[in-house]
Amino acid sequence: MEKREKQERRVGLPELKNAEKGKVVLRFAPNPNGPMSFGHARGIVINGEYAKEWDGELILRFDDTDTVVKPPLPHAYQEIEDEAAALLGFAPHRVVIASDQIPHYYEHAELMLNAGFGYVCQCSGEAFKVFRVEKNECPCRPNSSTLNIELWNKMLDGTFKPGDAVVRVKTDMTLKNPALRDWPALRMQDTENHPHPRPSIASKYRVWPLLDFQSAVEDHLQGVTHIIRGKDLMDSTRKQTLLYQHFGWTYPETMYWGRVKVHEWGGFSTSQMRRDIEAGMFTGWDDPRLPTLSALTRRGITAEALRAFWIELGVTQKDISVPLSALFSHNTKQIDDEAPRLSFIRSPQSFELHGEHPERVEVDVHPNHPNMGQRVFELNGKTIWIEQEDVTKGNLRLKGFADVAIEGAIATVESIERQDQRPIVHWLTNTQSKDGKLIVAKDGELLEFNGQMEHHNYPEGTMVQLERIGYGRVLDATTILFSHA
RNA sequence: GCUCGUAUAGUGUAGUGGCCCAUCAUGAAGGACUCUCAUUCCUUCGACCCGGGUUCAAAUCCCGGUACGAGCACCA
Repeated sequence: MEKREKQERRVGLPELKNAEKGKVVLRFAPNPNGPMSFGHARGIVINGEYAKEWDGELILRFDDTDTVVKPPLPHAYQEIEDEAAALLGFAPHRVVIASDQIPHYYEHAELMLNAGFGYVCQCSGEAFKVFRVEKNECPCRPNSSTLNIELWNKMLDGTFKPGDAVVRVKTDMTLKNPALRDWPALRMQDTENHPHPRPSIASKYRVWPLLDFQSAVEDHLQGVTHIIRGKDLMDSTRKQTLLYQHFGWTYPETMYWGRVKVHEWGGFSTSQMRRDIEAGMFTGWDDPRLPTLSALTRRGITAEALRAFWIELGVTQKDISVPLSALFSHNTKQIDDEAPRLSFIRSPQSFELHGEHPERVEVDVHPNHPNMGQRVFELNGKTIWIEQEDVTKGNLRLKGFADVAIEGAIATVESIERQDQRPIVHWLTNTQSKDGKLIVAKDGELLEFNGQMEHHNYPEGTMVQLERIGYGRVLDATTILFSHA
């Protein structure tokens, strides 16, 4: 037998099992209780890429079924939808809001109660915990369907109060995995004091499905074929599979990814971020110190870079910790070719320009693309700015202009041509610059560097490269938000 | 405690019994180009958690150990 060709390195995402072109349905299901963070991007990107690859559909589903512990934020729905579309490069094919689907969940709960694979449990959480740990059945378990429906109606009409009763899925109390034993499917919430923030829902329902039940039923209703999510939801898959067996449904194909930590950020929870923003610790969801999607966008991280980043990490179940530089290197590739060069002088020192020199100097806007034009520096004013740190280096080469000798507050032109190996530094003329500001988010702090900003007419949002500093995003004529080196 | 999962260079990733003295990217170091500490290009560095077993052959399969992570909420 001939030696096989050396197997090529697989590129892109791993193969989707049991997938049929044009028939794949995936979903991304965030809770609209706060800003979408960096981590949410993984769900959007991975599911979106698979949908694209298989000509399938991507559903954006809002899992907004908790009004007390994780109350949704009214404006989050639209913001998440917009951000997802921007990140995907296309709009989600369907948008589903769980709180609109409550009647469907009730219907399936009743089906479950009538068929006898679910029951209303009046034990307290603590009491049930004991049964679960000791593998004993709770006294409510053998109740008849008739009684269960009766109790269910007491949940619905408010005879029962939150905490009095829950609906459980009957599995098996002797299951090895304690998490799977008769798990809770629906509970009551005090929507009088904690109304759902969507006006059309508000205090309309007392009984609400829990994630595992809601998600399971909804996936079936929507015809989801593949679920790709964090491995923290592995037991959810197992719970839901048991429910699917009861209903006689087939559970979707599932894939998991592990936990991702970013060196520079550590752990941020959505709830905590939301509290901190509301407490005024940050300027908003897009505060550059935060690991939110909007902050990254504001810093100039492109959708393409985010996509490339998450695709590169793939869908392994390994828990990983990545440096921000991994994301930045993707971003540099995306923006460098189009980023105009600009100078910004930190801690500027002014010098009087002496010696013979031309009246003006022209420098390329982009060294690799002369067709992007020239930056013109008029030297009539004869005052130039140099960074304080550079001044200490002795004689300097002013980039694109001349060799100068530094003495006191005077810079004397020694040669227009480069004559030796003196350090090359960036500089600005008095006439071509004004007071400006560079904002840098570093180690959880927002640092502001004042200095001389080169004149430019770039609109807000333009990604520029500050020579010898790094990339940044234009906020206005005199302010740039530092992105990365 | 019970249950589940994962372990390949600094970081991330490919690899599903012989193509592997292990892929690619990133990083670091050096160099070329360049009047930016940018971009581009070249070179170098660097890894299969440990111990058993199965097999002619193991990064790949099995068992044990260790480490790390997750679930066991009337949160998502």
